[in-house]
Amino acid sequence: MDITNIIDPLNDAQRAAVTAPNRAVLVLAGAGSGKTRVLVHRIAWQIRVEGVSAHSILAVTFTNKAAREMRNRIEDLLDLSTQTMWIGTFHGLAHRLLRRHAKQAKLPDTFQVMDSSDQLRVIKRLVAALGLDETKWPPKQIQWFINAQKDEGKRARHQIDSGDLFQRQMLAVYKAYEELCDRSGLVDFAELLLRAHELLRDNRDLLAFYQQRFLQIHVDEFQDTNTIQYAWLRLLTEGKDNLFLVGDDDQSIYGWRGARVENIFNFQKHYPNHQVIKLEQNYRSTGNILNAANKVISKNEARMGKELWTDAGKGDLISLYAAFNELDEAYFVVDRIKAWVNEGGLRKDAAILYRSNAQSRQFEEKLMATATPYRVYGGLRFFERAEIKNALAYLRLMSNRDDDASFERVINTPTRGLGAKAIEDIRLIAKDQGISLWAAAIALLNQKAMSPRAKNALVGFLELIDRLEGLAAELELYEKVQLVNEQSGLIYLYKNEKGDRGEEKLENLEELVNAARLFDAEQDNEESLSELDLFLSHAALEAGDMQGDEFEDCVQLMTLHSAKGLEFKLVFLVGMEEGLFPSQQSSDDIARLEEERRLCYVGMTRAMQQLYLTYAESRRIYGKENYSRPSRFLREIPAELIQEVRMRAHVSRPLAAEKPTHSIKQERRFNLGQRVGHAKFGEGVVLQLEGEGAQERAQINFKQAGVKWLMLSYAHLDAL
DNA sequence: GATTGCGATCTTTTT
DNA sequence: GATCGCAATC
Repeated sequence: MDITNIIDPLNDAQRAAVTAPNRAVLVLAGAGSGKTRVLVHRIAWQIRVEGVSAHSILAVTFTNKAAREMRNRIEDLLDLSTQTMWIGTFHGLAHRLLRRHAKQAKLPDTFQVMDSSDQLRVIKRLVAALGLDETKWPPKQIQWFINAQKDEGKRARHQIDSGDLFQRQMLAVYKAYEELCDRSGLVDFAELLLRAHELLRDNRDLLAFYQQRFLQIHVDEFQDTNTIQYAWLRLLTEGKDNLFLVGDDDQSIYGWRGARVENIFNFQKHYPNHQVIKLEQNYRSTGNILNAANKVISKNEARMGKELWTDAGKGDLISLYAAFNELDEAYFVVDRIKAWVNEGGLRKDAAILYRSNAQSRQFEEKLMATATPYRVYGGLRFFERAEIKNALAYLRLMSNRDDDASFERVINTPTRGLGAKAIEDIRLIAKDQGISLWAAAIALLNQKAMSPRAKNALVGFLELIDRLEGLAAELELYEKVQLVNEQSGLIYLYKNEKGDRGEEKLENLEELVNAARLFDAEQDNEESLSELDLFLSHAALEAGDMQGDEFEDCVQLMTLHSAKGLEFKLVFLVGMEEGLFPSQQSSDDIARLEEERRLCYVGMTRAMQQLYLTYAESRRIYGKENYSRPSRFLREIPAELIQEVRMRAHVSRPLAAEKPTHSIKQERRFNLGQRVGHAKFGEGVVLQLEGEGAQERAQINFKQAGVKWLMLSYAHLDAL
């Protein structure tokens, strides 16, 4: 058998991991050391050499993207379909288990997955129903509490009453929340994991079945697992040693959302027969970048200890730029990107990494002003958009009338005359009788004299859902979506929305039909579930990766967190100031500070060739001028690895840099009240002017298109 | 039922 | 500073 393609591309440490004897293995894989490769080749090794059936492979990742990549790479390497392997996210696999064994998991067949914004809405409503003051009991905090409990495997009933008023109240909401979810057939993300764990724990026969099926279990990014995820892995590997874990304690940056690096240590206790293999050769960055990153991370106390090295040479020094303020910082970065591009670099090889999303704006403005294409990661994704969630809510109701979250969402969207009063009445009945809102609405119609108007509206709504279900029965999935879009009145609603937001929403609804058309139920459908239910779960579990412009040559802007796992030739780590990075909230707690430091380490190790660090002496934060000291992380980098940059012609004083030499008034091409023409929007009148030079913007009241702000450097306006 | 205005809030994010 | 959610208003 030819296994050269599995073994040959590996270095010694990688090969040791891939070919390790069949027992528990922990691979500590430094940044850029080829951890995905090891995982993929390990699976290939097991199949080709150990004779493990593909059917017996389980591989868990944290993101859908990582799962997809793993599938693709295994298929490429082995020329073998991964169809029969269980490869997915913890949540995706848990979902699959629950679908297969809904009964035993005590869930209705049509249960649906709530995303976090659904969850927050439900909690908000609950807080109101319980008569709690939202300012005293912030729903966000309650949501956080509930999820934290679930991540630790705790139900409301497991808690002992400590007499603490705060805790008692939190538990009361938790309990009410559990009841509502059970009644509605709704499952949040944390619940997927918790329930999947309980399912296996409480059904020994089922557990035995899966223990026998999954002969090899692989986990990516193990340092990010939380308590319940690890417990789930332990159940599946009970009495066996068939775990292959890959992770990096130095890249644990999700402690704040429940990830437990300690799982790495616990693993070593729980699987005494294990083997640890370190991957320390880095194939990504230059020697200087690695040395600097090593030095920074070495300041952390809590770590296993690892030192990256490369045989690729030292490369350039790390550049440090002290900006006058945040505008100057942006100016500098964009200037450097321009130079990079002029020298033949690609924009998409350049990334601007920041600690918090709010920092992206200056960079966006400067990039826009220089007409440099860019792409910002983060923000709303496709399936999270309001119009999409509305359409999905109709579909969910069609599948499951008891889905209260969806019921509430669309009972009056589009408005059909069912206001706060009617909804309040329905809620009251639901609460009294412990039934779903749908059932309560029917009860309300039967028992109480309502105003004829409200009654009509309510009957209309209930009948609409029933009718939609009937009409959809024989249709293809995408036709069902189309049907809902039209008959629900959503299309009509957005068509009449003023401004250009409505048009975008219509396009998104259209895109949803398209997504349904392309949806491939095959891959998930070992279970004989309705295609609609699968599509709806898919929408919740995979909120949709970013927009389609992925292949365009754009400068990449993202937070340090979202940069994990990526690499760029040219990296700017911006906003290196005390209070920002490390963030203020982390600076008084050593554990959190160390997590910030790991974040810094992650950021630095994204860079392949050139790394720029910048900070601003003054920065506007929340509208107020702040003067901060440079980040302590900068001092942790040996001085000999850093070169300080001064801008040449450009003086860092913003007044000199920003203002053109000529007066603003003379430059104005348009005046207030002037009539102008636009190729797309037609004729309009200038209402306001602001900014200057490339940034000049005008607010224009168009006869047809309404009031808009336009960048004059982009919009070609004609004076009329 | 839509529009306006006011105050509170303001890491990080995937599922 | 900007957004968002909620309440008062037309």
